[in-house]
Amino acid sequence: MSDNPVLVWFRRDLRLSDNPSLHSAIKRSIETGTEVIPVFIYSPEEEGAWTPGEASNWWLHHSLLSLATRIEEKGSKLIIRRGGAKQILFDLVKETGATSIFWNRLYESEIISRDTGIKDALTKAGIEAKSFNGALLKEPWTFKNQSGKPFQVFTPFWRALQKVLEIPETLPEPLDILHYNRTCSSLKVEELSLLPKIKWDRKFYETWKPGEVNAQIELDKFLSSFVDDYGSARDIPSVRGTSRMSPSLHFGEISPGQIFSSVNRLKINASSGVEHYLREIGWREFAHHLLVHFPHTPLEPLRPNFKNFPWANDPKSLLAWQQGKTGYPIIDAGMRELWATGWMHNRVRMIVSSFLVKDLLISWVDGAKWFWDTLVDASLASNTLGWQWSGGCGADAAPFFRIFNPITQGEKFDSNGEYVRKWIPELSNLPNKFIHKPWEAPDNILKSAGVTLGESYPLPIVDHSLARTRALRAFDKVKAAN
DNA sequence: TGAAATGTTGGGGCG
DNA sequence: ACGCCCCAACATTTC
Repeated sequence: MSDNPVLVWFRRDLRLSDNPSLHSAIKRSIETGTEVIPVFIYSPEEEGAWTPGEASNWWLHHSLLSLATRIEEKGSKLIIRRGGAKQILFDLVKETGATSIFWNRLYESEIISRDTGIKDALTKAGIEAKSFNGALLKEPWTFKNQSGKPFQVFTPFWRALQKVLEIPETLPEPLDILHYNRTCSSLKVEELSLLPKIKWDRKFYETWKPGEVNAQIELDKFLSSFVDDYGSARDIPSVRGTSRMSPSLHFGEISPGQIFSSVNRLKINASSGVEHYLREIGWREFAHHLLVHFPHTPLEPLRPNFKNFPWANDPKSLLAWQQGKTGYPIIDAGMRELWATGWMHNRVRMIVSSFLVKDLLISWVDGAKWFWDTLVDASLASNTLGWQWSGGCGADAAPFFRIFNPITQGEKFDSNGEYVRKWIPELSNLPNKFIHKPWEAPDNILKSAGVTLGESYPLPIVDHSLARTRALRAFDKVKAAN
């Protein structure tokens, strides 16, 4: 009476609740008594040029452990394998007699073509292959602007999305998962070697709690206490003012639909804080919209005239930026937070990226690659959008001449220097007046704060005022080519 | 989801 | 009292 098993192929949807592919499989299981086999395949080489970095892999490791445990609590077992996805899926079909494979869609071009190929091959082989939307409020091809083209400006995109969006009914997590009883070999999570060989990840453990259950707890905490002040607190990096949900969203420990419905469930009055926050979820949607419609943008500027931009080849400055040794405290604090925790506050991301692109004239692509390697929330869609925004070469981007002043940004958003002191302890005894510009401090103040510029903390690697003028001159070449 | 340069206004010191 | 200048404060423009 029972049908052949159905495989649920987990990818970046590492949750049991509101998971459409899992939910469909469970539904079938309840109706026909068929077994459900949850599978995770580790195949980083199939992600094209954008192989996940070590910080991202750290998160994946712990998220997989959490998912595996949750699946065991439901009476089943997560099968983990490593290698080419297509081959492994066909192997599993052969081993288990499965006749259906369900998964949730991803949006990177290499992965889209891989998955399309897999779907075709499975269908040709008589296997039912079904994919679902498990990561977005509205998928990029389901709506367009009035002239029938993809959106390139956020505000009309967001308006249109909200218009077509019905607040999603989230799907419940399964009560149990009917276990596949015969043996089916699986790697242990540890055997994927996702954790760093050198133990630089100590701070990650104090900072993050990966996994679906923790994601829900963190979201509830944010929505019930922090979100009211989100509008202003989100700009202060020393304050816990943002949701910090980006890694959980990236790995699908939580869905954007769950965030929307949590807002409803907690009956949060439509304060400006909530509006601002949901708008950020909108930016995540916008990023996916752009990535799907303009798949070349991870490496190429959306605005073609920026191909002529005279970027500097300056490995020394790039290294100083990466290591947080530029001599500008707000920049260095951000870069050190990134290195230590795999994350950087969004306001500071904007400041450091403006500095790389405009003060150092280093290509936004180099910045994107560094963030890709070091962020736990590295997402091709969001990373690309953010860097093209900063580079002035993307959709709805900051105009190139909008050049952040690292001193005034620091004084504005870290006025008491708390963020800088946390990440640059060697400056912690400087008075507020000089915390964002130590080179202006008189010798006696530097001395009593124990700071020796050029030794204990670097002198600025560029003069911002000169760098600003230089950037505007460089931009002239793009304008001329326009 | 900037910053700097330039322009305008108005109060107050001063001859 | 008046015009003149200075300059802070704010507004607008430009990059």
